[in-house]
Amino acid sequence: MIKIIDNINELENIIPDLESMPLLAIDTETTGLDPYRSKVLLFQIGDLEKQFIIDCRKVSIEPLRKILESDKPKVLQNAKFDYKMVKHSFKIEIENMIDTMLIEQVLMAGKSDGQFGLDDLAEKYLNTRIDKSERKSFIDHSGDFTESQLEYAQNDLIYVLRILESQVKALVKENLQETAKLECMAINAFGDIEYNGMLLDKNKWSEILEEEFMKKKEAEKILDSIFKPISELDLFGGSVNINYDSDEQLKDALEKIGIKVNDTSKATISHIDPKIGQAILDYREHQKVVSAYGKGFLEHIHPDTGRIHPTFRQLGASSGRTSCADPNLQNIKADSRFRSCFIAPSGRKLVIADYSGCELRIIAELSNDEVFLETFRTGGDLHSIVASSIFKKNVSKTENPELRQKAKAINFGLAYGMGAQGLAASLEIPEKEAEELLEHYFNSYPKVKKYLDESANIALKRGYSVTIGGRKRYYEIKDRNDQKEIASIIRQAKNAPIQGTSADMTKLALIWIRKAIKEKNIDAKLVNTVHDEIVLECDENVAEESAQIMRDCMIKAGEYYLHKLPIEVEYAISDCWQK
DNA sequence: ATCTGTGGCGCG
DNA sequence: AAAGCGCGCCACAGAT
Repeated sequence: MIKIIDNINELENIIPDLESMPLLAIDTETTGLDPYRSKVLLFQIGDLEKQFIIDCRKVSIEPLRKILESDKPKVLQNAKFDYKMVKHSFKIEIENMIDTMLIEQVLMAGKSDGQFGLDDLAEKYLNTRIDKSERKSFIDHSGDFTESQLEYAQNDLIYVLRILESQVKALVKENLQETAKLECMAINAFGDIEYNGMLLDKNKWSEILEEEFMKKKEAEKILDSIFKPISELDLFGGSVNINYDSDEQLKDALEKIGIKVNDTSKATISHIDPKIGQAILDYREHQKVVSAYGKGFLEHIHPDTGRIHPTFRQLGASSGRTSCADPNLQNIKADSRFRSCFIAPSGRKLVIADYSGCELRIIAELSNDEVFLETFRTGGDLHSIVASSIFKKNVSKTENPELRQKAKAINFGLAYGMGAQGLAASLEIPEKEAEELLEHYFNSYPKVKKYLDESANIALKRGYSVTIGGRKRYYEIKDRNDQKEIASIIRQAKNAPIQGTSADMTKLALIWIRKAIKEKNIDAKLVNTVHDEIVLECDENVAEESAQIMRDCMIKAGEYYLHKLPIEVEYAISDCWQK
């Protein structure tokens, strides 16, 4: 018979036991997944020898506050979930968490057979099959718990502890302890961001959507007039029955008016008859916005908070970047009309801070290219300098800006392993010309080329790439003779250390920003992050101070990884998500 | 009716 | 399968 703690005396009695344990496992059973609406039913805590189950319907875990907020390490599976639940229900922020799910993602980055559920990990590391069906039994549960429910709750603690033991050995073997530590320390920041959410000006958003809907209709009318001659009209005469969202139907329709295309991508469509092409692209643009930001998007506004609480996958990308969903706040149109709808409540401000030229600085650091390094050291404009040297003309943001734009495309394309064909397409120049440009580029910056090539070679040899912070991204090479596969991995491998180091930096900055605002007890909270950007919401009276904290933390985090050049952070204090 | 894969496109 | 890296979302189309 498993004992359940349901009064404050018993709870206080276990504290000495917990204090003597060097590592605690924690788990919760809740009525659902929404921290604002679901209740914590059970809170389990303990080590391999002793586990305690607390009935949170009968007793608050307040007496455990000191232990939970302390530096004592606590291991959980999918820690961010329990963190948010406990944060909301008990106003306690669990600190120094270790997450077996995140560690597994660190160990498996890039591998296709990664499985991250507790049941998967138990099978992999403990050779144990666990029945997760019991978990569902807690949804909307009331009354006494069954023996099997309690057993399930107790066992989870033992599983995570034993899984962690095995994982730590793997981390040491792969030299991934630092990355695992970074990820685990960042859990709280991502938990906070999700919990805090962002406020959206719903009325303004809806107005823009309405405008977009009208523009879509207008574009549709123009398309109808173009395709009317070849269209079968519907029975009641009038509307053209082509679905412009269907690439097949669009291709057929174009063929009937004498335009043959292999695909309907923007690149292809922009080269057909400009009047028709423009009409299609206009339609697409507005259709995209209406569908992406319409009803489905607004349904993400939480009924209790009135805010949008997305879900971050802290290791959503094999590079080490985070991804974001439901909704994705990392791909909101940069067009200020949309971002400016994300606002600070009255009396508050948003501080938006981002790393300037983050990835190019990382390339400079890793390649040791003197021009790149010197440009960043002296605060010059790398795109202009690159443009001047490969086009042999004076270029700045004002002089020959179109050449600067081209150089920018080259600079970024390069970091992704772009070839002449891709460059030709993106600059709309003949392939021959693109080849020459690339040659000029690499002649001017031989160390950049050398670095990128070496980066790819090492990855192919070892089977993984490494960031400056030691994060690994693995490659599964199926057939070393498959040129296409190898070429693809080469491009991934050129990019991985760059993108991954940038992710390392931003995550470290998030950790330090959260720590700083907490220690200084400033009325500020993290609300979003977009790869090289961090957004914070704060009381207007501490906006300037918060901005300085963000800037300092971001620069320090950058300098933690990059030693050969300065880090620059730009920030804005605003009423909305706009610089 | 629900699923999975694909094309297209939004962001960094 | 892959001629530019990393994501998520929508609509479509074909399958179940």
